[in-house]
Amino acid sequence: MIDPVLLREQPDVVRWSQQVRGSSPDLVDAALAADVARRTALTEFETLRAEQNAFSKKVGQAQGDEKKALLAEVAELAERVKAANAAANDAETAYHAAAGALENIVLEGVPAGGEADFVTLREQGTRATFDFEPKDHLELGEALGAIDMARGAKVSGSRFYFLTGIGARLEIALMNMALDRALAADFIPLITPTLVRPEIMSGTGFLGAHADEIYYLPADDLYLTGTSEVALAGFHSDEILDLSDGPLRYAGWSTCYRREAGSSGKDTRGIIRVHQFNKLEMFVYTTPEDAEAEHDRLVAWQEAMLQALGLSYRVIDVAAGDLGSSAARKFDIEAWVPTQDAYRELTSTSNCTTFQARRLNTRHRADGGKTTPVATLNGTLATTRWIVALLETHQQADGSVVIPEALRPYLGGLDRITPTPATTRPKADS
RNA sequence: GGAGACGUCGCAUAGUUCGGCCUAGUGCACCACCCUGCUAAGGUGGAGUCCUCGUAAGGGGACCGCGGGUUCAAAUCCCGCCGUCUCCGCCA
Repeated sequence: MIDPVLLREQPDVVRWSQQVRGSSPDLVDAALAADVARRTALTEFETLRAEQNAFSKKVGQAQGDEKKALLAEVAELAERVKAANAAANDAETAYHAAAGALENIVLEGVPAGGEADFVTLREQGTRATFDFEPKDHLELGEALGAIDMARGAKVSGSRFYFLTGIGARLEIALMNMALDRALAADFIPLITPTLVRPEIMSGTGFLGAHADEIYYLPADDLYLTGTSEVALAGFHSDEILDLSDGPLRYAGWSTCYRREAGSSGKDTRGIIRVHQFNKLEMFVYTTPEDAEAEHDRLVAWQEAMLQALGLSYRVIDVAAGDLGSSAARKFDIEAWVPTQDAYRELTSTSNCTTFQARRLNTRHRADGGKTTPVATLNGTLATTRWIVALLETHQQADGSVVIPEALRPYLGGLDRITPTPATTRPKADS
């Protein structure tokens, strides 16, 4: 939900934002009209209600014939109040629908255009080169006894997998390393619910254009979350926060579920794009004034993590048309994946300014003591997918993989993982 | 899954029997001031959230878990939902 005052006073800014996103600027005029209609209806209802309240007071005090006369007089007024109330409610609903269709105001400097129009802010680290034919992450993962796609498919279908042995340990190590780094930066760790109510799912803006990406459990009217961002954003809904000691930072650990409905045929090999994975997500509540600086801090923590893991990456400023409806700006970090000869997204961090908080009614007290919506930001610190870049980047000619130093403490000091003979891998009896 | 109790302005409570003196009382905590004079006590006053009209001063409206209904009028009566607690049942 965008700021209604901004909509009213600077509709051109909203039009511009819709334009650079490639969305319809006509929605702005529809929302403006709905706003006027809503306030007109509201004023009418309130005037009638005030009249009725005054009358009711008199009725309460009156006796006998006088009371009867007043009752007769007020009956018709009551009908009009009821009608006006209904009209005001309808106008309110219509306004919410119209204003809700507007996406967050894009920040100045965000590149216009679609998916391909991102701007690369910087590239870090040298891309891994090999004097042998590098294997892709799945070939490596299978040889290492780390990934088992076949059994994943047998048990749950395509895009499901087992992490086995060192694969399972690798993921836990990554997540723990990320958590330790988050803790060092004073994030509060949270393990979040992964099933949420419809209001929370829609409040975070995930039931819009991407509704078919989301698993839904009709028997319980609950949604499976594709990121802990959903629960983390809902955590402080309907609350007034105290931000006087600085931002509130949370690190949410959860399993994430995604239908990947629109991506059939894409990334079908391995664990790049799967229905279920784990993620450590940073989520920040801060003041609107601090949001852009915090956004940069989130990227810095992400970059430090990738650097510690010895990965080569680039940071991109995602174009307006490729932003989610809640995001005002988004930076993705993409790691170099040697066998794909391409950068692949490992993290994403969005500045949602006050858009998400307005929907979820999360506020703080500004200096004057007035309550005002907070800004929310989110960003990835580790996910299962990182294993792809790790395995491919650090692979050796003999099929072993060197563990980056920063990760070793989380693997009992292990500095290298080596292919396991097929006989020691989990295998079927017959 | 069954039965029951409950949900009130930050916290704790009163109010719901019998709808209107509820503009929701009281205690604690909070803020300002006064008195006192020193890690205390007392006094006075003030405080919530949201929407809306207005340049402003200042009006108006909504909010007693949420949403409907009855009524001239709902914290109070009726219905649905959500949540909490207790007991029973069931249980990877």
